[in-house]
Amino acid sequence: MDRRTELLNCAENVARRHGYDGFSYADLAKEVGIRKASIHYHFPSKADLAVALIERYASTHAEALAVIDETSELASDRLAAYVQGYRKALSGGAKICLCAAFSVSRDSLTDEALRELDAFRGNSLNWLEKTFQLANKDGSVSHSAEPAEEAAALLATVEGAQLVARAANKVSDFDQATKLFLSRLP
Amino acid sequence: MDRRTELLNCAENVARRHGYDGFSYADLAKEVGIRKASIHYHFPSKADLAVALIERYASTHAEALAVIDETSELASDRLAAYVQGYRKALSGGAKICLCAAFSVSRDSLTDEALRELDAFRGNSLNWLEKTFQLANKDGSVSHSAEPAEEAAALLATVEGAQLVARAANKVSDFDQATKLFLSRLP
DNA sequence: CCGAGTATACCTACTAGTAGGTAGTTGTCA
DNA sequence: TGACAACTACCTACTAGTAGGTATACTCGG
Repeated sequence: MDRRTELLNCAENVARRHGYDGFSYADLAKEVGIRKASIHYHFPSKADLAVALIERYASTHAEALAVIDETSELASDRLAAYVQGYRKALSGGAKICLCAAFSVSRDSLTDEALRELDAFRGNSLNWLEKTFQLANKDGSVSHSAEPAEEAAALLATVEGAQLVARAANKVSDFDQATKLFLSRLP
Repeated sequence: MDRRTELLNCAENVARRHGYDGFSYADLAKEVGIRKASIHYHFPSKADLAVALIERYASTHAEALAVIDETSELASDRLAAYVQGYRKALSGGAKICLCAAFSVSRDSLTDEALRELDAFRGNSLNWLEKTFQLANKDGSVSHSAEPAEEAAALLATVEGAQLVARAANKVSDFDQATKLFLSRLP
């Protein structure tokens, strides 16, 4: 693995645990095993790192959604996989979605980072809306309502479920919070 | 208003905007108009401030829930008021719930602060569960399911809705995310 | 004159970021 | 093929500024 990727992995990990204002170049340097100054070679400023982090996160996320679409036919299966993805990302209650972690530190981010964050959220909502439209056709989700509303509600629910589970450091809180939605699936 | 209260107000405001790791005694000092060192007279350490902040937040929240119970009879009216409370707390997309803001910085908090945070969340869930039990009796919430599941789901939804709205700095994103739930009320 | 509250003046540890330099690799051209 | 230039990836040593926190001195109302 090249150093840049290693740094991104490390930064994503620690950012999702402590938030944007909760990690420093010194933390990364210690973890990766190079000097703090050397990180500036790969990411001149922390703002550059933040942008790279969100960009990579967004593309990984988009790929994951594409894989779900390839793997599952039914809207219900796709949505179950979506929720399961957020559950797995929790890492036992230790990490939350990068998007959630960065949203709290919104005012520390540059405009570019905020744009990337916005794009990420937009893509998620588009996929969800598309999937709830499918649900209205294939009937796999019980009493499915307006796709755009369902999409926004589910995004909020999984992000909130992660936050609550992170607060308690317990995955079971995520499960409890998502149970109601999952009970609408067959 | 006494200085301690003034400091708590200021700290709550900035903590809900930037998170626990996103504000400093220097910020508070500047805002309140006393020197940084003088804040240590009121709150010897930042950990003490954090605990005081959560304690006050929890009791204010509990009072607000009691007022809702006094004001409204129907479960649906109570839940609508609950969601509206979180909407108002958003302050136009600038702030989130203190509990959400602190959850991200979980590892920076002391055990005492974490216990207080846990208690706060517990009280919220209790009230919601109790209210969903009422809903099952008075029938004011359509297809109401298991109260504990409904409670966890709604808490996650409003917290997630705040987070999403904060990311975009738009209250309308909160409204969109809570629309689905509110449509179950008369 | 006591003490609550604030101030000055400091501390150590850490923040992001910069300056200047150095091995080792890679590309290019006579 | 050898020589020289350029580049990559790191280093040590530093900057200015901020973090939370402390010791001690002042001030002013009861």
